[in-house]
Amino acid sequence: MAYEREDWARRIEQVRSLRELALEFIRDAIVSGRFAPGQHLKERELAEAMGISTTPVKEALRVLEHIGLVQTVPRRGTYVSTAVNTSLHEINWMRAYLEGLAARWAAQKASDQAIDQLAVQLAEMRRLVESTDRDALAAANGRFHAMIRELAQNAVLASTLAQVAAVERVYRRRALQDDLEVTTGFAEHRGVFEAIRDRQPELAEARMRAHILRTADHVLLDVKGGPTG
Amino acid sequence: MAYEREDWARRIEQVRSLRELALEFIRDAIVSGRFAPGQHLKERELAEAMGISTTPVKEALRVLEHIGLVQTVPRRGTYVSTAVNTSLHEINWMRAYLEGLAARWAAQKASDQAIDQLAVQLAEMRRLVESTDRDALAAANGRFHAMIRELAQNAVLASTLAQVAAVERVYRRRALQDDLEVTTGFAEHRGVFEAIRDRQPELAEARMRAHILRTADHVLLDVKGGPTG
DNA sequence: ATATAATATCTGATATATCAAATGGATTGA
DNA sequence: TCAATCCATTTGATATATCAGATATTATAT
Repeated sequence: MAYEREDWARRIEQVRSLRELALEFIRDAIVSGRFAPGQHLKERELAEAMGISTTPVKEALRVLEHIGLVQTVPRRGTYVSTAVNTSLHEINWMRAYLEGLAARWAAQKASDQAIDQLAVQLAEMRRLVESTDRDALAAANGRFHAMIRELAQNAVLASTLAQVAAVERVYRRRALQDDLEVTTGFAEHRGVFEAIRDRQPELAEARMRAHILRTADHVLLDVKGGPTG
Repeated sequence: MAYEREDWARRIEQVRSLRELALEFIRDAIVSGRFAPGQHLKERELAEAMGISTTPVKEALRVLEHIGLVQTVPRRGTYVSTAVNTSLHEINWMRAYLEGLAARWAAQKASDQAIDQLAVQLAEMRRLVESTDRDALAAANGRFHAMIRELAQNAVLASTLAQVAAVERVYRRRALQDDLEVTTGFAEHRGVFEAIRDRQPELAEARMRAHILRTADHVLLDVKGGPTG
């Protein structure tokens, strides 16, 4: 039985249904700006573009609607949220609050062993800060956040944040073009880690929230300012 | 054009697609316990039970998966979250944080006119506290929270919270069986209102969060304790 | 020329059909 | 008796067909 569970978990990671592919395809197109705000997302068009039928497309659109990237008007269709950048901003505030909550719970619930693993991850991040491989650093940072989400031991929170994080992914790397951002970001990550290690839930929450909000301001200002990346 | 927008908004309220009906049907069945934790939700069975096809059922299940009430294993099917009560608890914490965020923004952004409307709503709630119509009070309370969500002027946050609130709805009325809860709840609502009126975002957020967390503790303890309602 | 009505086309919503994976049971062999 | 294997059935995943509402277009009347 325990074996089967492992098996499932693995399968969830591995098997990519057309529905998931459609979700990724549409979501990335919206976040990256390939699909313009207000654009009418026609089911048949999308399906044809991906070479699949409309059924998985419909399912993906429902999830995107729930995330808030698109709006559906009954009998009229689904449209890219008219203010995607506003939406992204809003989503990021939500992420800051929820990931702060995750940090709080992590500080309360994480085992000493798990905290050791987090320390290892932080050391890896410190190493990458010195290097020039910004993609690797972005991935390691993402992993750090994911580990904290897991430490919170909260399935609903984790899955919600996983979705939100996927939206942010495109932006995150852009932030790391800036050297100051790299060092500031690392210092903040270390601060969050220390609060979790020292079992200070309030502090961990506050630091995590502040970290995400500051990073978002940085990135979104960057985006508004023009094509910097 | 302005006319058309009104029209759309109205339609979103009025037109109930089979997809929405399916969502409500399944969600309420899970929250109320009619569908047991771990139960396999078979698409064809559900569709037949509702007298519709599987297409809208699939869409509803995807949304429920995103909310966190069900889990989907690829090629195996969709199951009611094994720990619905835990999930509800988690969802409520998320709701507390996000609705706190909404209160914060409301305190920052609401127009004086909107605050007057909120005051009217609060007066209506005070009136209902004195009466014995607990259903009406529950509805009025829900409206109060919804108004604050709207005042935050944040589409993504509003839609997320609307979904979350729907999950809570079934529980909320149960809370109001208790007289103490009625008066405590009203006092807390008034506190939130005053913070928003006085333009104190931090205070509004803290009060709203504390209010929701306290109510949830109350209700969920009640549920665990046995059939009190 | 403009407005209105009639019609054709498009598109979302839904239903049904098809395919393949997964499950359960029967059967066979040790 | 138990385990492994094969087959029938179930069921999720996907594709396609159908229906109805919405949009665009054309025709007609004023």
